[in-house]
Amino acid sequence: MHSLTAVRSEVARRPAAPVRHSQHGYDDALDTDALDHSMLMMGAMMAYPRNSEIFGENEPAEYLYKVVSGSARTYKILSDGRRQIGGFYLPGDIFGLEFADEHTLSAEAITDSKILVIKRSAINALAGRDAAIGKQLFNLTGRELCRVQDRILLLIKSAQERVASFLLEMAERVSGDNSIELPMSRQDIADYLGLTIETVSRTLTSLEGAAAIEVPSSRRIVLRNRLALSRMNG
Amino acid sequence: MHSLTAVRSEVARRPAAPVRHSQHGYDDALDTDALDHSMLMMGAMMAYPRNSEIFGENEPAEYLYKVVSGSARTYKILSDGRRQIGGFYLPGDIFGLEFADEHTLSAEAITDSKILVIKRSAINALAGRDAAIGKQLFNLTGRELCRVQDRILLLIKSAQERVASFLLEMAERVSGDNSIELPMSRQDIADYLGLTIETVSRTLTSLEGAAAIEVPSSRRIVLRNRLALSRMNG
DNA sequence: CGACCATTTGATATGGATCAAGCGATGTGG
DNA sequence: CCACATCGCTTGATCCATATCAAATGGTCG
Repeated sequence: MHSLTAVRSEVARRPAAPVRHSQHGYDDALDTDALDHSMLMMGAMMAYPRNSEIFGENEPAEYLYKVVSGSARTYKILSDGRRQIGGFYLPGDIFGLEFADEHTLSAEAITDSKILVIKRSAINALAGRDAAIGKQLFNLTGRELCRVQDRILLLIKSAQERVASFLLEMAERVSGDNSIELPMSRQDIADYLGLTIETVSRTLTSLEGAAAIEVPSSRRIVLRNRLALSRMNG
Repeated sequence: MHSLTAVRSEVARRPAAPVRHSQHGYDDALDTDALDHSMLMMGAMMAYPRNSEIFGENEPAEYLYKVVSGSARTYKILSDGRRQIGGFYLPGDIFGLEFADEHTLSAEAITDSKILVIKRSAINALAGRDAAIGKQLFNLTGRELCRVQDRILLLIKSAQERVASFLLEMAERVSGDNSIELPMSRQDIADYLGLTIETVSRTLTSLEGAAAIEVPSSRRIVLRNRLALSRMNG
């Protein structure tokens, strides 16, 4: 956490949350407003440059993080040098939830990002007084568990199915419509899906050939035929 | 839940837990005694014959289950007909924890099993009065999340690494020593590891050839060289 | 413009899937 | 008690999806 600029004043100037939970892509019934509000009140807004470390594996897990702008990834480096990405976090998403005292994954900013950082102890104290907050934390955890279970199902499927699922997931999270601006590189996607960068690239090319998507520039992808993509999901 | 025998009397007759949490294989500091005790007091002991359904996907998740004897598996059938096993549960293990109102996986007894079944509403009521129980539930969830994350790491590795990890995991859970009696079939193992039955079988044969294990009978496996197996874990 | 990095494309290798057959244990009916 | 069917597992042969190695292309920044 070097070379970071605390920009807490932004929070003070804008008491209305600039990012609403509805943007995080999960349209569950439960709202996180009480938690949102507390985080805004008590958190520090930090700026992380592209590719900078937010926390490292095995560091004490003292904080909870909420993406305000930009994007982050969590990951683990395996002993053979490969990198497995645990998840991508977009504006509105919360990450850094841990059950042990230490982080089991590292986290980095993918793009220049503003991230709200809150002490876990402060959140826990709040949860003790406000049951709604405890419930929201619990729900966040449950959602994380579902997300991870879904990824297990993904990892036993074909490359085409994995890439198609990824695109549909991102389209839902990043925007309502069919045009996606991906913050992450092909290597990030590959490490998330358990594929190589070449396979991801080839699969995108082939999906484009099948008129399921368009790739006007490497980071922008337009879904042309969602139904076809869904069918690939198995 | 047809053709099941409620054998609640066993609980009444044996107020001292017949299965201690230490048998569940996780040697974390936190104990689940308070939860154990409540489950024994309030749960019904049920007998499930081999391969019988314990609950089905999309059924309301009204109960929590604790294996007393035997073993269980959770699983999901994919649209292409393949089966993914979510987890194996051995004596002492708790399963059926859900965040939604419905189960997202189905569960079956692997062998004839005795399973303690407790209403979630009863547990939740208890958790409201006893913070220790709430904490234990939370920890169970966290442990489940870690377990699932570990499996993601497993699924991107080679067949040999997956099988080696599986054997080490089982050795730790099923017994302290090097001899494992597996309750599940090769097909179960394959569906757990995302491999085919042939690959699992061949891999075991090759590990035997490498003197890492012995396979005196198909369900019994002796770890001969744990270090070699660990090294395969990546 | 030239260096650099991300991405795509091409050629080849390979690990695991698939298809198919054999084997050993278990159980059943004659 | 044995012949035979069944089931779970292993072994063999072949195929294919994805990895690997290598090179070309394109976009960005000093």
